[in-house]
Amino acid sequence: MEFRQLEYFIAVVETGSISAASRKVYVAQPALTRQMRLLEEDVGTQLLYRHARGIRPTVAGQALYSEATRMLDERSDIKARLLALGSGQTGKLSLGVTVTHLWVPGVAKLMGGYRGRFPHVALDVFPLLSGPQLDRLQQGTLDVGILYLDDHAQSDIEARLLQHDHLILAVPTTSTWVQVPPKKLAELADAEFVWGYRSISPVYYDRVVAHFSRFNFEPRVVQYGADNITILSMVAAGLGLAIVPAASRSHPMPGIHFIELDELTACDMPLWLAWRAGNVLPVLDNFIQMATEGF
Amino acid sequence: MEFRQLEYFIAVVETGSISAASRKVYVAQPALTRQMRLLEEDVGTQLLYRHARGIRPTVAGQALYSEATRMLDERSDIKARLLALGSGQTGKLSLGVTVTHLWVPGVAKLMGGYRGRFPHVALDVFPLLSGPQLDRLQQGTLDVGILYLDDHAQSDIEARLLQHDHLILAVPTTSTWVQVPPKKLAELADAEFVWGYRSISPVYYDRVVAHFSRFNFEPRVVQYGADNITILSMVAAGLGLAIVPAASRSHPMPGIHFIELDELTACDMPLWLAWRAGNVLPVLDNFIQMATEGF
DNA sequence: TGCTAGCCATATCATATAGGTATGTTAAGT
DNA sequence: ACTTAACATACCTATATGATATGGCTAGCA
Repeated sequence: MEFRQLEYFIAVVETGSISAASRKVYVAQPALTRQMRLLEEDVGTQLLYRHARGIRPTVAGQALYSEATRMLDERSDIKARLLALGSGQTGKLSLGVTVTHLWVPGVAKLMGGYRGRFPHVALDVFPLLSGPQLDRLQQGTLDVGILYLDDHAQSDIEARLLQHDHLILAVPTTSTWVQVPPKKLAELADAEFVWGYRSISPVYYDRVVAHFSRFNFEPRVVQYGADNITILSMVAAGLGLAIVPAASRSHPMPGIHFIELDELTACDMPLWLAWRAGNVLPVLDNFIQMATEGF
Repeated sequence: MEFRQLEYFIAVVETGSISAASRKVYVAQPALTRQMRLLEEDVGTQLLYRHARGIRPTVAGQALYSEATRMLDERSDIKARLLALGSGQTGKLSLGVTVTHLWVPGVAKLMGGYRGRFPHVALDVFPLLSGPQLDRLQQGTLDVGILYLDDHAQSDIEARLLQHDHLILAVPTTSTWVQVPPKKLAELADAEFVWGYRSISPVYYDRVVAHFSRFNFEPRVVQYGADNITILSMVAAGLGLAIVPAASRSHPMPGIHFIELDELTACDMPLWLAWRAGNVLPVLDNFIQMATEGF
């Protein structure tokens, strides 16, 4: 039982004659006669009554007719589905994003744009810090991540630069720094800081500390916070100052005033799109291409 | 997308390599390589990642793998179902039987035997008199009937003799005829009879009346009944005598005594198995063959 | 009753498709 | 660097499919 035979069989049953079917499918009548005989031999049962006026399907033939149309329809469906999967029109894509950057215009635009362009792809967004993202990328739980990378020379991870970020000083709106903004980090030597744990995002932490050491600056930490939002909340509450990614400006927070410092702006914080090397998901390709075009 | 390609594809995915699959399906590796390429060209999407250690299916390939196994399973199912239909193991058969003969041992044995031998065939039994059976056979509502035929020379009906029946006299057990059974029809000239309407079963009626006329006998009818059971019930109630098919003996009825008369036994009432000419249902073939063997 | 048209079946040839053999290329493991 | 085992390519053979010509059958018609 071959698909070709099923196509011919359907034409034969629908036209009620092998000759008529041969004209319909543009195949010579003897060829159809033979294919029908082969089909019957294959299934081991007579499918057609032949008479001088044409053919009539047997009960088995009637059963095969409906099954055959279904099978051929299914074949088309499968082909369409495979095409959609292969071109990344359908499927699923799990994306990790650092919480800090979820609301950054560029990132939000990328996610929104992708959803709009590929509405049938299930896009799962996981708010994760850079470290966990890397782990999950390597173990395959995550398809792609938006994160900080210390050096993207890691063999099993491919990455593309998304955008550059830098640092910025966050002070409570009630702070005196609002009126008299500092020009140098040195002026903040005695200020009280809210800070993050190194263990939570070592990549970020190490990069920032390395930058500070160039200016012999070490913040006096009076309070630790688990993530950026928490830290900023505490700043707003007046617990201290914080040095955070400039992207934090994207989600305005009452009680916070941001101050640019040249020495902080100088700290380049590149944001990367990263995925497992050799991971050639079509949905991922489209996402990467969109990220490349959009920036 | 051909079934052969799907079979090969499944082997390739399951073994994780084209070479291993080629050993499994006994086809040379280059042939498989080509079929896989043709399959990918046909669906328009890459299905396999090839590397030096073997292959790995793409997401589209994984999707096709499950669909392919399903399709091949379905193909086997269909073939099995067609075989069952073609050999009369499954399907449906509508059978008409005259009410009088539903409980006749030969007929009951035929129906029971068929059900036992072909349990998956839906056997629909319709209690119908001979005339309606013929109508339904011709219009295709009925596949086969057990009935009386006036002459089976009807071109569009084929028939096979099932068994011979004859007539018998039914009298109430309270009747004086029980003690002094009649020998000739002539003795019953003054007796009161329960009889059937001609319109209900003309074939039967005409045959019986024709037989009686040879003996110049005409029953004195005092009561009419719609069917055999009704007639016998009225006999049991003492309303009169009746002349019925000898098959009526099969279902014993209280209050009825049967008397054989040579002149009634002489009336041959052949019971036929009849079906539409050229109606070549496998389930019907089996039924006919069983009827032929069983008698 | 013979004729004709239109159907299916058969025989034979041509062509397209699938399979086989030999060999090349690549990447992982020693 | 060598070996191994995988996939790819080139080329040939075998098989399967389709086309053409033709014959036989049957329903409809004169």
